[in-house]
Amino acid sequence: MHILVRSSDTGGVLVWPVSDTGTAVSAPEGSLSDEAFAAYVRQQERHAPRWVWDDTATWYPRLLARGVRIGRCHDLRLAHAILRLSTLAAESALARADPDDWQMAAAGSGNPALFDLGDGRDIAEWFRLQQEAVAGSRAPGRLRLLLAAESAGALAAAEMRFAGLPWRRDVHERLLAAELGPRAPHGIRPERLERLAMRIREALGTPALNPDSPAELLKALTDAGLSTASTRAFELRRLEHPVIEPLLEYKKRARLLSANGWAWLDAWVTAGRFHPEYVPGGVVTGRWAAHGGGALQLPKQVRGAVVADPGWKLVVADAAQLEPRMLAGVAGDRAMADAGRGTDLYAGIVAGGVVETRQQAKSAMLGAMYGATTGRSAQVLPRLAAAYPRALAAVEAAARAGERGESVTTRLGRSSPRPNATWRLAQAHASEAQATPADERRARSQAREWGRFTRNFIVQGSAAEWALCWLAEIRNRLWNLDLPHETANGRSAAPFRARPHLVFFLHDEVIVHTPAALADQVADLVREAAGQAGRLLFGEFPVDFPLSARIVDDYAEAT
DNA sequence: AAAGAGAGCGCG
DNA sequence: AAAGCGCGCTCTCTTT
Repeated sequence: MHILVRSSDTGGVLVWPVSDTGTAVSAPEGSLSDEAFAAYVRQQERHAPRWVWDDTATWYPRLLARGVRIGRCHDLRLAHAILRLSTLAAESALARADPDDWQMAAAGSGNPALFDLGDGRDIAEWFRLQQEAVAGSRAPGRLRLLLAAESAGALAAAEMRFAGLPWRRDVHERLLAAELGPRAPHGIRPERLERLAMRIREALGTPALNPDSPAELLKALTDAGLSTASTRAFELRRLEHPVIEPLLEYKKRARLLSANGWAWLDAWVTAGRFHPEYVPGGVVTGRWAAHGGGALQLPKQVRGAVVADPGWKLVVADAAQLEPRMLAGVAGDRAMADAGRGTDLYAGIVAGGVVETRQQAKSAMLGAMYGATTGRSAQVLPRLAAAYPRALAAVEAAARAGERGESVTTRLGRSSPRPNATWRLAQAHASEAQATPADERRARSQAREWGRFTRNFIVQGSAAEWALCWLAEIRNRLWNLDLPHETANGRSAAPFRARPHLVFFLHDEVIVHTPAALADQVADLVREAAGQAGRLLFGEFPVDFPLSARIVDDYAEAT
């Protein structure tokens, strides 16, 4: 059973049950207040319906705030983005519709007028078209799984934002004081940082230098006789000069101050929790993005401030070498899957005699997935290609398709966007008679660039799908855990306060915050979920997805 | 005063 | 001369 949800013209909420194909089985209930809506949802959850709404990020927080957790949903906006592009559903009415028809819908927001598309089509029609696109596609099972996983991810994202990542302000502040000195007003350098700035100015003989200005700094370095094209730390490390050491120190600490300093703490941490906004589907490949607080870029430096509550633990798990394993699965490469069986995949490649060192195996694999053409990784690539021809053929085919301007598709059916008009024009122009060699060169370079994108897309995008399935499985299993002394009523009243729950997700890594007594059980469940995710994507094809799952008090311990 | 580009660096 | 993929955030500097 599906239950459609939308805003009414009067600002209330309309709900009405529909069949799986999108046909209404009863008339909408009268317009509900937020409170009544939450009560309705809580009551209907006993029948485990799938809630169908435009945008999980606008609907679900309103339920969570009232203590209501749901099991399943269908996020029309996220599904729309997938179905419009998927090559598997290219013949559907949805995919073939004029983009203008969907402009409003795709924009997404809580706007009640959103689905009044002007000619009688509304949210039910939108849902019906999506169901029809899936059912009539070349791989309904895969697309159905993808949409379910994408929507489950959106639920998990809202829940993680609601629950927040445990964050100890005092621990973070101690770290800042040690690295930077006492807190200074915004715009003033803290003491330890200013001292480093002074050492830099002295070493370069430039008393007025602002080391935060790349332009000034580059000029000062050049004037001091240092030859460098940029002020990037990576470049500076290769130079010999008294200024290098304090400069690198300065850069590291200045970064800490600006990205995760006191201002960050004030803005993002309240009541011992960091509440970032995750954006499911925010990356073309299907990975999540994040808004605010840089949730997906938390430096290792500050992870010690992520501390479990007293009596609780963090279960930190990440998938080992996810992307190359994904490639083995996507390509159906048995030899590569065998190399990764129950072990470090890169070590397995070495053990197979393909290359000599783990580092070689790793950079060759990354080179294959990213499209390296020069450097050390490109040198060992031929050996990889000889040992794992199917895997390498898969990424090569994806690259060639991209170079031709075609789209490529992940395991479950997310397709890459086509290159834009400028790109196409440049390609077309390059093959005309009056094209200059420069035109041809530029076109070729852009074609290769797009080819590197599509090459990586099938791997990164399929890995994102695995991760979504993993996350969804963890979410379900956590909710189904039988807790001692818990009544069904208590469970719904406080969705996460007393139960193990997800608090962080980072592409191939999750953190669960759990009562200490349940930590072992949670770690097992997280591992089982990984196995299940692998089976969902690849059936009986024997590719492993081993995890490192650690039970710790703080996040820094796990890395 | 605000918006945008570029540099740089954090994460996978 | 070109250069392995995908992001977000902050700062400086320029443009509007």
